[in-house]
This record gives sequence, C-alpha cells and structure tokens, in this order.
Amino acid sequence: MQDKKPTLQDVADKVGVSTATISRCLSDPQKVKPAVREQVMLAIKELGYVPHGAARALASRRTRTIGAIVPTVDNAIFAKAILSLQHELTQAGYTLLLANSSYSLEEEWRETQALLSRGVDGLVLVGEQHLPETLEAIRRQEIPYVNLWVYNPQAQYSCIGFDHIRASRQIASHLFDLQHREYGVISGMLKHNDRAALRLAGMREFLKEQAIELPDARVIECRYSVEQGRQAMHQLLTEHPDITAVFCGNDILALGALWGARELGISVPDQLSVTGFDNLDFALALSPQLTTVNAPSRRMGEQAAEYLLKQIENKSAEIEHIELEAELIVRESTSLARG
Amino acid sequence: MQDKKPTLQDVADKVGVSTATISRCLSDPQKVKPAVREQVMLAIKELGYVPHGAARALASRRTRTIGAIVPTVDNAIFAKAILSLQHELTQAGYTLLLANSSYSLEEEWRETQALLSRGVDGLVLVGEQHLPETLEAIRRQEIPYVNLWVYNPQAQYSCIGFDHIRASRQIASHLFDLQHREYGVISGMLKHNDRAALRLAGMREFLKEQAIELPDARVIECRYSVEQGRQAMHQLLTEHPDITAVFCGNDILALGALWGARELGISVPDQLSVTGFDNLDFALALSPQLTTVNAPSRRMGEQAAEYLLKQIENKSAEIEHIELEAELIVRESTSLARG
DNA sequence: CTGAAAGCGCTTACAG
DNA sequence: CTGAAAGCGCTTACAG
Repeated sequence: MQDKKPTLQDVADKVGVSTATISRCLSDPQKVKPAVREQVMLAIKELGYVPHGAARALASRRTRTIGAIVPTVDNAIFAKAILSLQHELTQAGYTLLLANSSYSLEEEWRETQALLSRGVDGLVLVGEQHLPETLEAIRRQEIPYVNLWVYNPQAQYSCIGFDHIRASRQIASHLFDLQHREYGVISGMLKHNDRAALRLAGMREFLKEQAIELPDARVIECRYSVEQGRQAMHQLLTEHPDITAVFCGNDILALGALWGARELGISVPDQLSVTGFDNLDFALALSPQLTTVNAPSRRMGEQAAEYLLKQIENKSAEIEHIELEAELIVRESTSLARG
Repeated sequence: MQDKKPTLQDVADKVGVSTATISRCLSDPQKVKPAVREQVMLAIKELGYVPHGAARALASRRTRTIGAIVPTVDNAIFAKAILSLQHELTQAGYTLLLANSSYSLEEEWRETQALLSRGVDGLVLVGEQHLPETLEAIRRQEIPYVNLWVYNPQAQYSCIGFDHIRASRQIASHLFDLQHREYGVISGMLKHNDRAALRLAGMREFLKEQAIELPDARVIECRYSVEQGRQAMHQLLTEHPDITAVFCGNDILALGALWGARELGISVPDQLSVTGFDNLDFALALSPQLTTVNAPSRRMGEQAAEYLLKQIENKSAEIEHIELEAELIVRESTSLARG
C-alpha cells in the first residue's frame, strides 16, 4: 500500500504518540498502557511497519544475531547442528549468520572478522584449535562464545561437546573384544582438526594399553570424502593384507571404505571389520549396517543456542563446559576377527 | 590494546583528517590522495579498527548481506548449494543469513520477514511456490530476488534451476527402454513442494504417452527420509508385487528403498530397478550403485550469488531465467525388467 | 506511564 | 582531493 517503507515515526504520527512509546510497545509492552498499546499494534499492522534492523542494532548496541562458523555445512553432522541451532535462535527472535571455514584456521579467522564486524551478539566455532588472532578478536568484542564439538573441562573457553578420546576408546575396545589385533586407521586430516586428532589419540591410547602396535604406515590421513575413504581402503588392504579391522574417522570415510573393500572382494564383516563415527542417516541403510558412534549433533546445536542466549541475557561471561553423551552403536560391520 | 572498540572518529583523530576521508579510504580508495590513504590504512591497522556493520548499513542503506531460505540444510543437496553460495558471497564481501523453512510455506513467510527486517540486500528462496504475502513483502522491499531449484522461462520472477519434468522424463524413458511396464513411485510430499510435484508430473506424463497406467495406489507420498523410503518400499512391494521399477523422489528415499528391498529379499537390479534423484555423494558408494539424476546444486548456488550481486551493483531488477543441466546418470540399480 | 532529546557510528551529497 | 554537517531509524536514560 505504501510506497516508502514506514518508519517508527510514521507509526507514532498515526497514533499521535512519541516514537519512544512505539519503541516500548515493541521491546517491552507492559511498560505501555494497554489502551495505547492496542492502538499502536493496530497502526503497526495497518502500515505494515517492520523494524529496521540496522537502526535498532546501532541504537541498542545489539544485533540479535548469532554467528556460527563450521568446517563445512556439506557434512550432515554439521548441517544437523546448524539446523537445530538456527531453529532455537529463530524461536528467540535471533538470526543466524553462517560461515564455513573449510577446515582452515586462516579461513576461520577471516570469517570471524566478517561476523564480528556484523556485530554478532554471540559466536560459535567448532573445535578448540583456533588462531590466536581469532581468539583475541573475540575477546575484545566481549561477546559470549562457545566451542562446539569438544568437551574439555579444563578449557578456558566454554565448550559443548563430547569426549572424543573416550568415544574412540569405546570403538577400540569393542574391536579388541572381538579379537582384532591387526588394525588400520583411515583418519581425517589431523592438522587443524583437533576432533580428528583426539579420535586417533583415543584409539592409539587404548591399543597401547593392550600392547598392540599401530605403525604409522597403517594410519592413512585424508580429506573427509567417500572417494578418499575408498582409496585409503585400497591402500591399506594392499599394503597390509593382515589387517582385520579398520577404524574410520567418520561415517563418510567408512562409507568409502566399505565400497573399497567390496571392490577388492573383501567381505565385511566376515573378513574385515569396519567402524565409522557420527552415525549419519545412511549408516543404518547400508549393507552391512555400520557400527559407529552417535554424535549428538542436534543437541550440540540446541545447547549452543541455549548457552549463548542465556549469556546474552545475563550479560555475563561465565564459562561452562557441557558434556554430552556419544554412545557406541554396534551394528553389522563389525564381528569376530577372522582366523 | 584498546579497551573500547575504536570508531571512525578515533581513526580520524589519530591521522588528523575528517571521518569522511577515512570512510572514503574504505569504500572508494582512489578518491583519496595516496599519501593520506597510506597513513589512514596504517592508523586503521594500529588501532585495530573494524567498521561497525549496523552503522554502515543504516547510513548507506545497504547491509551487504544476502538472505537464503532453504527447506532444510540437513539435506546434502541444499547444503552444497548453500556452501557455494556462501563461498561466492564471502568473496564479494557479503555475508549469508541462513534460514530453514522445513518445507513449510508459513515458516518460509516468517523467515522472510525476519530476513527482510535485517535489511538483506538480496534474497534466495527455493522453488516457485510461495505465499502471496511473502512475494508481496519482497516486492515492497525492492530487492533482487531469485527462485532456486526451478527453471520456468515464463515465470515473472527470476529463477535458476533445471527442468524437473524433463529430468524425470529421462528417468522414465530409461526405465521404459529397459522394458519396465509396472511402476511404483516413492515421492516426497507434494504439497508445498513444486519440485516434487514436477518430478512426479514428468513421470506421469511420459508413462501416459506410452499408454502405461500409474494408479494412485502405486504412488506413495512421504517425507524425505531414509526410514520413510524404506517403509514405502515395503508397502509398495507388499501391495503390488508385480512392480518391477520404483522411481524415487530423491536419493535419500532411494537409499531407504534399497534397504527395504534388501530386507524383503528382493534383489536390485535383478528383480527390481530403483532410481534416485540428486546424485548425492553416497549414490556411488552403494551396492548397487544408484541410477539417478545429477542436480547441479553447486552451480545453482554460484549462479544465485552471481545474479544477486550483479543486480545489486546495477540497482536493476531484471528478470532472468537461467537453465542448468541435470543429466541422467545410469548406474547399477537399474536393469532389464525381469521375466 | 509518556515524551523530548541525545546519541549510536557511519555515509554522502554539497561546497570549496 | 577534502571537510562540515545532515541524516540514516531506532533506543534509552532522564524528567516529569
């Protein structure tokens, strides 16, 4: 109906009150006499008034915006977390600014600057490993901030996640109980990815306790992709045919590994056990169904929203370390070691 | 080093010029004498000055922000598009505001309002079906806007996508050539999802031309999930054991369908052919590898960024209809009809 | 409960 | 090439 977008002033003029009153109706309705409030609400509706975010942000020094930087949204595990995070934020009237770091700390730093200059009221990053300048910039902004996907009770920053070491130890223990003694690992890139490093560390730790060797040659490091998982499996089985169990850094690699094993005519789990990590939707639909660890991605997203919103409300900066459960899910891709 | 965040004024004071000059250095450097420019840049670096997004947006009436609303980021096909969209935007100094509509037009409308009030400079939605209020609100905002995932040369709004009808006709034709005459369909929910509807329509259209019946009882509509695909397959094969080919609305449903067939002891493709849609990463790693249609999701994201950025630059509102290719990829899940 | 007014941190014609 | 100044559309102590 209107040509120009109506402003607060337009609403105020229409009702015959000050802009302050209209503003209050929007942000703190009970401060306004009900009769007035109703008129204002009516006028807002009639004019089709929509608050101007930037003006609001400038005046109130809050943007009602939360930034999140994940390695890549093109991995269901992060997508799920983003989905629940976004859902919770919307409920609370917040908007999500999303960025992807492509598993690069430099890229994460660049994205952090971009989000910070947008004035995000809170920020979520993935992992515990960040460039010092990233951390410093966040600190100076004095906004609540949380590391997702990690649980470290000693951390000086808040974190929400699970214990990767314990989770991977569970997998190792499961395989060990099945009499496996010759292991191979298909890991994600370890550099700049503390989650991948911790998973491998947990595996190593457990095997060491059992006095089992895990030579570096049996640990293949590659990007998280189906194709890479497949190639790694080929390499592993060709160079080390005695391997009976392959621990994969995530389900995507495991999917590729399963494919690779099939191509080589190696039957899983009869001849070879394979494990994943994350419990993506497809894990259950594969044949064999994938033994994996369930990552609480949805809950991490929810908790991150809850934590940040709470901190913003209180204007406090309390550090919290929230641990979520990541349980081992035994399915068909693991069984007793052959021979 | 600083306690308070430095403002333009601080930089201006430090260099001894006006804020206007600093502002110009940032937005249009060649308007400033090189000597001055260098001093300014130095001061900016030293002070750690970062522009205040909201103030900038308020004064310039541009936020350098693009909004995108997809059904759900928790579907690799949308995640890939978002990833490339975000990548392109970052390159250009823009930030992505992401929202999910959960395949609900009402939710889409709510998210649209939120993004519009954030002052996005451009907006991308998925599909051609939107609430009239959504369209009206976008129109009033006078910002460039594009419908992704559809190609309709007659549309009154810009669109970037592919021809779903043609793509699904290709699948149908492929199956027909393999002598299939008894079909089943596992479709996504048709309501509020024109892409799903078009895919089914293409299938129907082709079969009709071949004088083949596709009774409604053989078309199962369900949410896009592995589990739903599995259940639909059970239902289809139980009620219509003569079916030899099942057309699935996307790869996720096809994955579930494959699982369901396996559970029923039905061998794919010997006894039954199954097709997907999207060509997700896992399609190649399955056994049998999935016959599907490759959706150009990455390119859609890129093109969307390119289109919006161009429109914003020109301040024009030209309508474009960009068609991308979606080719059939024949793999192992389809073969000659049995008997 | 309400209003006048300052101010948030920039950009941008307009002069010079 | 540069500066003074208005103005973007809100919020929020401060008075009353």
